[in-house]
Amino acid sequence: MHSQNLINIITDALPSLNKSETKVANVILLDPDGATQSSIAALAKKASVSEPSVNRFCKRFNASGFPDFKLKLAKSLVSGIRFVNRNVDPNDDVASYTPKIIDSTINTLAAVRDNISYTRVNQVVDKLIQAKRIYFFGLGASGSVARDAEHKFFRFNLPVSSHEDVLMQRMLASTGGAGDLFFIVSHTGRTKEIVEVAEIARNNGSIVIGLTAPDSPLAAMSTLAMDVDVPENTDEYMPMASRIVHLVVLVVLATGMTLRRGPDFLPHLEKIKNSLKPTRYKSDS
Amino acid sequence: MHSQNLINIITDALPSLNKSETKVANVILLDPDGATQSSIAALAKKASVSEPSVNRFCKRFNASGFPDFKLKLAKSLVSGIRFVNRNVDPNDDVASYTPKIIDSTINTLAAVRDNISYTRVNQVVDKLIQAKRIYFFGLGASGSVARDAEHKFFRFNLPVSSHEDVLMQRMLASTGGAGDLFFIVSHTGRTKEIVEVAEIARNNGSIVIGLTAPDSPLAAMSTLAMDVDVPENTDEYMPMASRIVHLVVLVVLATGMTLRRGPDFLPHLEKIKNSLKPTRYKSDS
DNA sequence: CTTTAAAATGTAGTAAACTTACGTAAATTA
DNA sequence: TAATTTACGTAAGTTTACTACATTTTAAAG
Repeated sequence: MHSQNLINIITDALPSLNKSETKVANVILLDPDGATQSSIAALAKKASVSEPSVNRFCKRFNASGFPDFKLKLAKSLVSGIRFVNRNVDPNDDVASYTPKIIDSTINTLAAVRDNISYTRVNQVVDKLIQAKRIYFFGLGASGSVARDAEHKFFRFNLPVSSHEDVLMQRMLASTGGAGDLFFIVSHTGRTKEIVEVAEIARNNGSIVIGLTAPDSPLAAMSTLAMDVDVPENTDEYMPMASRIVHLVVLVVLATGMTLRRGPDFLPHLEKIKNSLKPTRYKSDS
Repeated sequence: MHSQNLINIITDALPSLNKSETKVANVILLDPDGATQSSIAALAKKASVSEPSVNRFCKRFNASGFPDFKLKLAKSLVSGIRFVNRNVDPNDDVASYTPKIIDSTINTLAAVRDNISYTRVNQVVDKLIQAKRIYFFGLGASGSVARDAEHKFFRFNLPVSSHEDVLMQRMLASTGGAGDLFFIVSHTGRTKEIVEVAEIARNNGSIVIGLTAPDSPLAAMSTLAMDVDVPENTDEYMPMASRIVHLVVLVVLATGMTLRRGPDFLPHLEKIKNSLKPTRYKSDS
């Protein structure tokens, strides 16, 4: 599934284009930004086709004409959401793979922004606010996300801990009860161990929040699933962006909590910030 | 400080505009998207000014003319990177703060993409490839980044470990030597403890890579500083994006390493992936 | 309050850019 | 191979935007 980005649309349509349209497409794809700044005549010349061919090309892509097409193309080029969707290639050099990876991350985040359920965020914040105690669980890569969450949430003056060890998780889940919240991070939501932990926690009357994929066993097992749809990355070279998405979602949740706590809570945060000052070299600025 | 978003620039300049320019500005600000689709004549009429006035207005804002202005305006309207730069407000609700946070993260990543030094990435990958052993160090929030890095890099069939404990870090740094690489993560690069660890490691002949702020003590102490400039976030409510940036940079470095290893290395990665399968519930798809 | 200079705005003409209509060539199908 | 469709280009027409210049307005100085 490609984005509605005009450049991607053109790339996708490439095989179905006829000769002169292909020529035009190639010139545009080669230097999209340049294309937005040229006149129809200049572009036609570059592509070795006639001006009307360029015009027809534009109309083919749902533009009213060439200027309108340029406008839409310009929108596709805004820093932030670029080509991407091209996977990292074994022959890529730094200058190729670096922006590809970052762009791909950006695209994923943009998708999350457009799809995340505000209602759900609110509900989860509700639960977090009400919790007497929060445990963050994760295995493998999600373990470090859980760890990071602990760092974020301890600031709320709550008993918070994170655990990456299954046995520890099982024990804690089985000793928990009302007032305890188990926040379980898992990209796939299909790791047996972690789903079992979720089950144990729920059976003991704890709240379980799963930061995971929609429709996964973990989501089903959760009291409330903070589900985010992170497109599986099929590319061998491009590791999953899910960790980053999870981190950002946690920032969102933490912010939600801070706001709920109200302005009286800010001095407390300030105190924590200041407590670190003596450990640092002074900045020269 | 407003962004370079054209709409913001116009809003900011509003007080310094003269009569007809103000008229034009108002019409544009009222319906920017409509403005991108009108001709200079239509816009002039709407604003009750002459066409050259509109043209002069455009040039005042560093456009070469009206079409160029429309192009720039269109770019400002894209949903990819939005207004943002507006901080989270204490009165924000979910629907406000969620996109703000994600957009701000996206903006930060876009800035990193445009500023990161490819040469430096390459140099760091060189060092990583040559290392016989890699240690990832971090304190506090950077600890989970280090942890995450360990997860990424162990796949390279190298002795890799991560440590969040200062004493452990000091001991390892002092026992290290040639062939050892200490990869130290620190947002500020000014935490005394961690700079000292870096110093110890270097004095013992190890390679030190600092994933940190440019011109920081840690960067200075590093053999090679993988420095990224993450704008300090002054907003009380918006936590630092540096962790996310660091994670992405680590993905970039890991990708760089994978590519250097060449295609023969892919089966190894595949093996690791498959090793997790038995731990998961089967997907229904 | 008038005069003068400077700035702001508009008019009109011109050049450039874009689009349309139409005709020819190429490709496809029967 | 002829007929039909599709692709493409030419040339004319239309819109659009820009420039040079004229007029008005505003501000400053006498």
